[in-house]
Amino acid sequence: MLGRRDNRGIMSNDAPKAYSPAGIESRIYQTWIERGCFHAVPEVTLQPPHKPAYSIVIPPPNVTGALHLGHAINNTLQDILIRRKRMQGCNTLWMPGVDHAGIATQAVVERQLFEQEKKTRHDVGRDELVRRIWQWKEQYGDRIVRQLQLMGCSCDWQRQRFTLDDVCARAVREWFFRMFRDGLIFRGKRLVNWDTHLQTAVADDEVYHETVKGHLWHVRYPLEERHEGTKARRHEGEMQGTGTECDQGGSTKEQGSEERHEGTTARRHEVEKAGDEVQKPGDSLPWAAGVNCLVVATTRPETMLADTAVAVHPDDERYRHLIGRHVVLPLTGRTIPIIADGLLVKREFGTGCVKVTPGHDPNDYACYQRHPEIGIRNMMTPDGRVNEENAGEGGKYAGLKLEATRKQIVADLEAAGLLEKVEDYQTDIGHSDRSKTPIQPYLSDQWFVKMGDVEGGVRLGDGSTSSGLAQAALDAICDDDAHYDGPNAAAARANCAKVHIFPRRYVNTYRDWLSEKRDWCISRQLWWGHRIPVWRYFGFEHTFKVPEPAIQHGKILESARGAMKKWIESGSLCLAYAGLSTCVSPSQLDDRESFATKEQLACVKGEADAVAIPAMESAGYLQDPDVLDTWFSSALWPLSTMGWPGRGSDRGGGASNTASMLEPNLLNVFYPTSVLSTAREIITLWVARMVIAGLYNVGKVPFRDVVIHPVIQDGQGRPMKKTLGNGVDPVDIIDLYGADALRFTLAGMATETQDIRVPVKKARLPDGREVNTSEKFELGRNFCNKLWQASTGYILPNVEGVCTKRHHGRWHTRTLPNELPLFDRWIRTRLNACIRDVDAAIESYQFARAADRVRDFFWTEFCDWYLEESKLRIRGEDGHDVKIVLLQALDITLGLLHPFVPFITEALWEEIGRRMPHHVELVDDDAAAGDGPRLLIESAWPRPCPAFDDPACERAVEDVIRPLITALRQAKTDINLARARGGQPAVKTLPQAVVHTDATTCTLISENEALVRRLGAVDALTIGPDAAKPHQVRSHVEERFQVYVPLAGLVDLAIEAKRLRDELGEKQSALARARAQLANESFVARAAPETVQQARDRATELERQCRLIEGHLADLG
RNA sequence: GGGCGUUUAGCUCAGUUGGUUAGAGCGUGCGGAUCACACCCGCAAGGUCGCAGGUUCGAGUCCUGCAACGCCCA
Repeated sequence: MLGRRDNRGIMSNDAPKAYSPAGIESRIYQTWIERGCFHAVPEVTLQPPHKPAYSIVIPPPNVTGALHLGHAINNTLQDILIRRKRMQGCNTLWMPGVDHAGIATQAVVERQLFEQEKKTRHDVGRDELVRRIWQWKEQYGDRIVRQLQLMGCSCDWQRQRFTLDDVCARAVREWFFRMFRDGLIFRGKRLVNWDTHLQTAVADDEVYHETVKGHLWHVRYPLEERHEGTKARRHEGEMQGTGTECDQGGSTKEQGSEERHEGTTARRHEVEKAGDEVQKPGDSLPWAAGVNCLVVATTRPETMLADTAVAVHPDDERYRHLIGRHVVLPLTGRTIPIIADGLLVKREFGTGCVKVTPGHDPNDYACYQRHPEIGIRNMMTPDGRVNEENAGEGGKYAGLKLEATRKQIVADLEAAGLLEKVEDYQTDIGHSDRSKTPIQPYLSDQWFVKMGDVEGGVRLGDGSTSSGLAQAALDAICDDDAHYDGPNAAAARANCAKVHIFPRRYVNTYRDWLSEKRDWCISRQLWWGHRIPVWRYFGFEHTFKVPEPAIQHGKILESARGAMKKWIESGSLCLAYAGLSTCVSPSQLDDRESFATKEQLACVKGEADAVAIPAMESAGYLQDPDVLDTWFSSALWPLSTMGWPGRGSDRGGGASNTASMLEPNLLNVFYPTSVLSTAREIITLWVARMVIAGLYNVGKVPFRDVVIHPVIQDGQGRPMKKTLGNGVDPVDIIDLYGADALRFTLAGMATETQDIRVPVKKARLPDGREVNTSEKFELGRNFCNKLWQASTGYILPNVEGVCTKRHHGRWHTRTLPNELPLFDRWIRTRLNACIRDVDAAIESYQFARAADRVRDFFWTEFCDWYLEESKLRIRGEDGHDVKIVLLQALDITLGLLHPFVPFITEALWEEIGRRMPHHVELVDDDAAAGDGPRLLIESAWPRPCPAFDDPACERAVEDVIRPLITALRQAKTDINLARARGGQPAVKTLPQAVVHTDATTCTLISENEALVRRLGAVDALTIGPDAAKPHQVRSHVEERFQVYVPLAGLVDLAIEAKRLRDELGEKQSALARARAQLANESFVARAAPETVQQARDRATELERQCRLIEGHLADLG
């Protein structure tokens, strides 16, 4: 299924070359699938052996898309968590699936429709378009699945869900119905981001902003002549914006003296400013802002057709006297009030006067909410033209596109002498992410979920009550520090019913957003998605489906009332009258007049569809045309994928085929899920809403922990985007470097930072395609190669024939003597440390730390030191023990690495098993041991063995053996450097070295003399407490020993003298610092005693070393 | 405008509660075809920890201010 390349025999006789992941990966993945390794069944937890459950739901990728590096890192982390828990013996479920991604998917298919057939969605109709989108989904929808499989993701593919499939649809219907019943869903007018091309509202996150060059037009709005008694009446007339009121009241020329004074001041100010304005010929009276007109500055003059007020700052002395008066809106003849609004108006900006267009600007809309008396107007048709009602005097602008309207209006204003000036101005314009057209703020009917507090509270799924949905989600975050930090944090979280977010700072993001408790607009004017399950009665005149006489309708409606009463009583239908916050009870339905006259919203529960819907539709009810926001179904993802609401909800309604597919135990066992891993940009859109859905529907949060992974950017810190051409396709990286390299590199980048940069460069694939890649992935490739080489090139060939026995545990303790040689003990104590560090890192979601740690262990400690040391003994007397230890260390390392690099570790594990049929070290119980070789994926996660902790051994290797060898290597390098300068050939080995040390250390070094000579590249080694220092040596002073390398005949002594002087200088300055610190009375008095003692010890040791170096310098002459 | 984050070696990043001489990978320099590995091995150079104050015996780490960049929300 995944095969793309040839498979070369792993251990073929040709000389070992670099690790080639091709072939191996597809074969291994096939094996896992065939063995059912990824499939989880709830019964494994419910029945013996009662494995604890561990579950993750995948953040469903957009079905239209291809995976990018962001998905790659996210899914790598999830697979790491899942694979480790699986090895730890958990019943693990990683639930996969994809998202129908409403507008994105519809846009793709619409574009294709237009490109191929030159048709719009209106040409083919709703049903046909939806059919085509399904067709498209069937064709391309599994591309993401294939990509995830190439990456090695161990998802339970038998349980894939799609947010638009029947199981998810049941959940959507159920949630909607419950919230509708509880009065949490309502319909209302709101200003939305309108895409005039796609003719739908789009969410804020689907809008991108672009700075464009525009203009700031300064437009004169003539002040209305002052009339008596204008104020009160005027506002009433404005509400519906008929714009007909021209007050006939008597004029009032005389004002209070105070107001007049202010007016004079303002006038003088403005007249001076306007002094050099060119007046239109024929104007008898010069325009003067604040006197006979107000000048408003606007970037969108065409929206003036829908102005309902002009706002000034309440403290602005230029205009204060005009508050409450009116201006005549040019080109319309309407009269609109001058209001004071300190939030909307910035005095310094423009003229300090702002036209208020609540129907077409979010800020103005907010102003309208503060001043509802000014009214609100909509001047736009859904396709972005001026409507009839607001087309200006004489309907002049009706049907014009907004862009054309702007030109025309500017021209008309200019002709009327009302355009004071035009400035160049840069402005931020929102564009629809999907159609790339400018977004129009647009007033329309939308469906909402009430997020704020409601009277009487909201009843949650567990029977408890919260003041509101947002509040419930706010209260669901855990604040206990002990659950985030410290060794017991993971255990503490396991028993916590709240949500923990990692890194913890993202709790702020979550809270800040939820605290606003803004209602959630859930309707989209799209055809692809879950249709809103509400039917509305459209009244006789709209009931085009039943074109019979009114009397007939009365009968039909009356029979509908009877049927609906029955359905309401059985709980399969909820009816709300528009404007009321609660649904009507069956008895309220007896009020025939209300039923017949009020706008009805009827929500039907899913299983009643077969009966209720045909009946209602024949009675003149129509389903709302809108579909639900994609996030509405995404919010249910942890529930819907587990089959919620389960079979129980199907009682009393129509039959559901889906119900028989449901496993009731899935939800019981795997919900709440253990972890959610996602990107920070959807903490609010998705994470918060999942918490709400979980609490409201079942009373439990959907996940215990949330992990926010960093965002991958290119080398310049820009997000990876198709339009920038800087995106990296994970499949290309797999082709170039292998899936393990991709995963290991990404895991190594998953720190707690918020962004990570991946410098992008071009590369050519074997098939000739040029793709984006990054050198960073060489880290993973190199590591995999190292692992491969060490295993197949050294360990495996050398353990041929080693006798392994089946035994308890994974440590082979019975086959080894109690007292192993130094390096065997050392690698095992280091292995313990590595296991502990990796465990702690993963438990706290520090993936990069875990990956770095295990790499450092394997490469530096295991390969560079233990492997090299083992070469000296592997063919000797204790060779068998060495082989066992090598195998054990490899076992453990493969286990630790498996979650990160599953393919190569499984392949190596298989190799070990092939050579040693009894290789069962990672099987940790006797029962399982009988099954013969198993897969690494199902083997036990390594555990530290306390018996192998050996601090003394670590000190011996790390303070003596390794520094000694390093010192000898440095000496050789320095000597050869000097010889090269003098034109002398390099020496391969040092002829001789002398180590002066105490008796204990002497024994230690003597026991490892062969190692020191080999890795230190020295022919002869003299060791002892009494070892005499030869003349003319290079000397190296360490805490526990000194090394002398005779230089006679090798190199000029002056070089060594200089090196020693430099070293002495450094040590002396370090000593001076230590002494200064100790001389500071405050330090000695206030610092921790251990810190002071450390400083004392340091000073003493430095003094000793300085004396020794001085002596050595003297010896050099 | 509000919130969050980042700023440490040429590059990409670690640095856990303040405490010796701040680490890694890549890159660079030098040496090396040694029988696991040149996707390698050995050695080395390279950092006034963004800037300015402050707290402290002691600050990359804590506090304040500033700057640059980025993200989110308005």
